[in-house]
Amino acid sequence: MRNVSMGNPDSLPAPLPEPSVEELRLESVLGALADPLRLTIVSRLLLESEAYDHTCGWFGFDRPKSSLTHHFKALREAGLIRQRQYGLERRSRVRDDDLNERFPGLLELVADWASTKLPRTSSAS
Amino acid sequence: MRNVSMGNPDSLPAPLPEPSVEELRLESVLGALADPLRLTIVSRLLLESEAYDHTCGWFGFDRPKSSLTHHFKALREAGLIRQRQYGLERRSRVRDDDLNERFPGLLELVADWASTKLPRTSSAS
DNA sequence: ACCTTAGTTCGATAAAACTCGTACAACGGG
DNA sequence: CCCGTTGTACGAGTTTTATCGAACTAAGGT
Repeated sequence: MRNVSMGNPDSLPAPLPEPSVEELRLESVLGALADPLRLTIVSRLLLESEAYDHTCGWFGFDRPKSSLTHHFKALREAGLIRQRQYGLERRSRVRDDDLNERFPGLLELVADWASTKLPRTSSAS
Repeated sequence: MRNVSMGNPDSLPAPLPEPSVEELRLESVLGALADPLRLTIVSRLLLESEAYDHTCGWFGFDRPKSSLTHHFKALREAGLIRQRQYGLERRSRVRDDDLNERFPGLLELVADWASTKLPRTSSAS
């Protein structure tokens, strides 16, 4: 953990190809979020915001790796996540700045969705 | 225009089958909005909010009627619009109350999208 | 060099969605 | 009662999307 330092903004690996802020299209963004697995990915990235960048494997999904690659790529190409290559691992984070600029309120929707999904508080029906 | 009065809330025809507020699912809502035509439908309904209820034909889309039926049904079944039968016509409105309750901010996104789509102000590049 | 690890790419299959023509149903007017 | 209007239902063709196995690449350790 010395020559790849993931804390130093200067030595960050370049992001994988992604749409620029101006290229973000609402239809595509919504389409990407329309899938439950991808919605889960984004919301978990949002809620685990302390340790922002996570590998595909971190989520612990019980799916073949090629499926995960597919969904992460879909999210990246729609502009929802940014991915950087750290050695072997490809780490993802939500593009909050860009998304909040173009589509303010969108990410809050995703975060709220996660909380309504986990009815942690008892309060029966 | 007497026995169907579309101004009187008491004599409104019952809405066509639609999901209840609790049944609204974000994935489905986003999926419905991921289509450009449907996004246009909702945003135009939002922006023409004075004369709220419109028939399919009002939009002037150059598509076969069966295609329009398909998309309006998709919107209704996802919970985005409410449709009521007025004699021959089936009129649609956005379910703003329900959507604002469950997904606050979502409809603003759609409305904003419409304004970025129509660069009415000159201001070159 | 070899092996492990993280993830990609390709290809096939299968499921879903879009598009649209045709036929049909319902209301309202002459 | 027939006709025009508004929209549905069904079905087919086409395109997307999802899912996953299998082979591959690239980085890092020993």
